[in-house]
Amino acid sequence: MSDSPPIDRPQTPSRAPHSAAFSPLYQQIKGLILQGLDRGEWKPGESIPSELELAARFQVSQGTVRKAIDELAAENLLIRRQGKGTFVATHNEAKVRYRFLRLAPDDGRTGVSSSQILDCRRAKASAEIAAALDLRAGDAVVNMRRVLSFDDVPTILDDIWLPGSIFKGLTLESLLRYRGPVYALFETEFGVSMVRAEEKLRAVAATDVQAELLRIPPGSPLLQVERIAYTYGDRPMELRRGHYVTERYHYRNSLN
Amino acid sequence: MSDSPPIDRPQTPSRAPHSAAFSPLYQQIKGLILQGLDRGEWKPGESIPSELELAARFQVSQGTVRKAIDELAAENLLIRRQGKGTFVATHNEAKVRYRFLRLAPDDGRTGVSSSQILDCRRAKASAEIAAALDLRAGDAVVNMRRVLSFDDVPTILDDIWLPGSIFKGLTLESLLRYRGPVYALFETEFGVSMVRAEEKLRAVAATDVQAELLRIPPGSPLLQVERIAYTYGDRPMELRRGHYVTERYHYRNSLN
DNA sequence: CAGTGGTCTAGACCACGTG
DNA sequence: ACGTGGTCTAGACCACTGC
Repeated sequence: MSDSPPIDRPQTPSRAPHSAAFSPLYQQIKGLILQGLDRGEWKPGESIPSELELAARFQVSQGTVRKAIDELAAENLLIRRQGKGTFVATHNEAKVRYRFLRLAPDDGRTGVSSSQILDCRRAKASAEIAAALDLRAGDAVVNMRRVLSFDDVPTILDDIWLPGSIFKGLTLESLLRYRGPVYALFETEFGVSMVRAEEKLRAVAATDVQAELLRIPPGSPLLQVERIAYTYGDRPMELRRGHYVTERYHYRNSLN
Repeated sequence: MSDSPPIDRPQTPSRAPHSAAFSPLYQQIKGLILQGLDRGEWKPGESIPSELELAARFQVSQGTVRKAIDELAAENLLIRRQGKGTFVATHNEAKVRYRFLRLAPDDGRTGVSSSQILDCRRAKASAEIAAALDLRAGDAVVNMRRVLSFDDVPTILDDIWLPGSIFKGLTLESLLRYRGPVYALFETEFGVSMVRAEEKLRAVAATDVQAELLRIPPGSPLLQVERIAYTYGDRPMELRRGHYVTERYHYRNSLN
């Protein structure tokens, strides 16, 4: 990364005053760093160049780079570590393994969790799924189903859809072989970093199939969590419908 | 506000290096501004002094004040408006009226909403409620119940508990007279600003009473939302248990 | 035009992690 | 000792608002 291709920035600020397309310098720098992340110039877990290096490369002051990185760190795309550097966020570290999992036990104790893959197959996207993943109806998707257990109690039934063109090599066998969060697998095997997600929550009654898989009476209340997860550039990369048993666990959320 | 009591800050930085109680200057400034908000020195909706004024008062540079305000703005306690000033956040503005309401219609259309107060009485706190509100069991609380309807469809049944010592004058009559969000009422009538909240979500089956009030079949799935709302200084000021009908509405959430 | 927050710079010093 | 990010300052100029 020691090559320093200076960005195309004229001596006069690269914007016309009063222009509609006006954008502060640090936002432009933020965009350039984002592009680097998207291109995979720096992989999850790795460090990006130091602030001074980036400032030199982009021909701006350290303060401007800092403000760009500040925002990316606030969005959890980067992680600053004083004395060490700035690192690309990853789902591969113990500390942030449950970054997107909001289910917490009612009492404090945190038990062992395990995942059981029930199915993984290729299919054609329905209109609904295509819309969520920004595909066309009939496009290839990967469809998997699994059950997460906490303390050996089945608690979450997940149905997951992924764009087939990107997750080509994802098979039942590779999933069975893998231990750990699927988002970590997506990062290392497919170069897809999940960066942000939107969820829609509902209370529903368990169907017979759901009830059997979760070992609860049919019709029991379940928390349905529909998630669309995005990678860099707000590109949707996963649709997930989860059904949570909330007898001894709850979905926690903070409002500001 | 033109009096400028300079804060007690020695010429040498008010901290010993390597000290355990070390805190950056801007954090100290942030704390001082927070105290001002808590004391009611600036009321919700009003503007606080300009950055230069605060810098002069606290004997620090504008940049340091700016960083303190940046954080308070990121936490939604303050709102910056270029060219106008920095304002104390409020629940009284149309724009942020539903700051803490995460229920959204499945389709885009947003209908009229109305609130029906069912009850409001004084009571003694149970152990559970006392714990949530940082009170002692048996302490006075105000207990109210209401139904929120969207497009004339009953959708949310709320049970609310408030510390009785602070919400003394809150009666059924005053609630019936008032139009608008209760958090706005709390601000203007009781000087209590809700600043942050924690929620725990579950799926439950509707009890007979809930079913009747929400005009749904008994046993229907309901989204239970338990909220503790905090004012400045993380002091809990409200416990609320909501039951949401999620047939045509969903609880939306963003993960980063 | 004056006052506010927003951007950008340059430089000094501190705290942390590693060698 | 060195390099990293973290804090703090001072000053210039820009953009937005309201008089």
